[in-house]
Amino acid sequence: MLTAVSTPVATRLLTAAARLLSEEGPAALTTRRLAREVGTSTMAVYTHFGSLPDLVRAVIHEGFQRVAERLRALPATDDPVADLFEECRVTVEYARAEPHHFAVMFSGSPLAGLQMSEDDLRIGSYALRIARDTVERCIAAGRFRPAEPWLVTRHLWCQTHGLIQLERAGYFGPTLVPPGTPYLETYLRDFAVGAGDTLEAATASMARPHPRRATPE
Amino acid sequence: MLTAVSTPVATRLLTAAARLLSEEGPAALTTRRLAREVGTSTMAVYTHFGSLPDLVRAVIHEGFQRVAERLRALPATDDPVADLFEECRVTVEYARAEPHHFAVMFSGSPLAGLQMSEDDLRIGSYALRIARDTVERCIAAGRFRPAEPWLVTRHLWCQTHGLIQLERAGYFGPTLVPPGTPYLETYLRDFAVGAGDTLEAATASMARPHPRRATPE
DNA sequence: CCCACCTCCATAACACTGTTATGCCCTCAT
DNA sequence: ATGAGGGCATAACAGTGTTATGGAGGTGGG
Repeated sequence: MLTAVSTPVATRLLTAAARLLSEEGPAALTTRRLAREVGTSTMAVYTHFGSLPDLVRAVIHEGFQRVAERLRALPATDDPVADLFEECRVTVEYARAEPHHFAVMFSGSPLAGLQMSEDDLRIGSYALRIARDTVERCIAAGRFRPAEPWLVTRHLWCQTHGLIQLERAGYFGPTLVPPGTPYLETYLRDFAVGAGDTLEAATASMARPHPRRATPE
Repeated sequence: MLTAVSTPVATRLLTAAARLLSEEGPAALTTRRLAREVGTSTMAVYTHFGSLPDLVRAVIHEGFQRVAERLRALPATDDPVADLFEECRVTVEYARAEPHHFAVMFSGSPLAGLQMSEDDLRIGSYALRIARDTVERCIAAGRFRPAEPWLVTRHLWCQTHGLIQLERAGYFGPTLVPPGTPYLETYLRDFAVGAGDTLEAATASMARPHPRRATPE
């Protein structure tokens, strides 16, 4: 039983699961709770999804799609480095807004015994294609030194996910990091410098006045 | 009920928990399984630790200590950048050797409802002090541009944890990344460049023949 | 020496979990 | 109208964390 479920009960289960995950965390994702929320019985989960982990998998796929949509909605300007910064900011903002969602999407930690398949991984890294294209533009523009774009993109991905994870765990809390520290901006700028950009150009791209994103909806 | 438990049953519980976590993953960490493993009843968990999450917390603290020990065992050479690289490599190697352990230590994902306290976070970031000192040496040596050492250290921490997490989730598997790609080395080198080092110096520090670590045991 | 006490744990229960077998109901096609 | 089948309600099973209870076993005081 994969995805592509569209009967009304199945979609209601999906939205209820997303809401519960978002509002009360993974502990609220139980079959009985879902059934009560939707007004059905636990069997609905099994007829429509096969198991609870499979339902969670569907929720995850939806999350991937949502992030990819937000990234696709960003306009490409003539400053690819600034565009790359903006893409990272959007990702981090999504992760901060939906911490549980994001945690389940990427934790790899077996919530309810779920583990990602090869296909899941491919879907999960699909949003990376967008960043990869931007990285390629950075290289073509001479801002980044010539390199394999995927390799550079994955480096940024590591940095972004590490930041999100450590933020969520609390390691950037106010008692550990002085409040107001623009660490995300610093790390993005330094990443660009590490990829080949000059400190001045990277700083300028960071300070660039709002390459405001086209609102998705 | 905090840590500092030393009665024989408690330590046997701890070692059994660490072994189960290491060998069979977090799903094996149940009170009944632990009791069976140690030859006692589930009540032992509660008299000695208070709850299962508290036992897991103790396991986590032990993991933190072990990583810090390995880092402290590294000798300081006259190339602080190479030393920093080595510290990262040791951390990544530990994470690869004990993936479940590391995942629980930093996932922040509420395994069995555990969530880190302020003290836990302080303990967790204690190993960072070692890296921070090395970063300071990099700045003092003129390899890194002047900056707040903690800020730079946390950047490296983000990058390292993101890589570990995505590796564990499978995003660096052979079907996604060409096998043999030295991505960790590339990312460390680019990080140094982003922190102010020159590409040539960073490459040289990376290629430096084994600043072999003093074996801890 | 004996008795009180007190810590540690074995037993059993409670409320929960995911999952499955069974069977009913309702719909839809023939 | 009647058979067929999908979708779900009910109830059960095996497992979970946790707690109350009570019984051993050692320890200290009289």
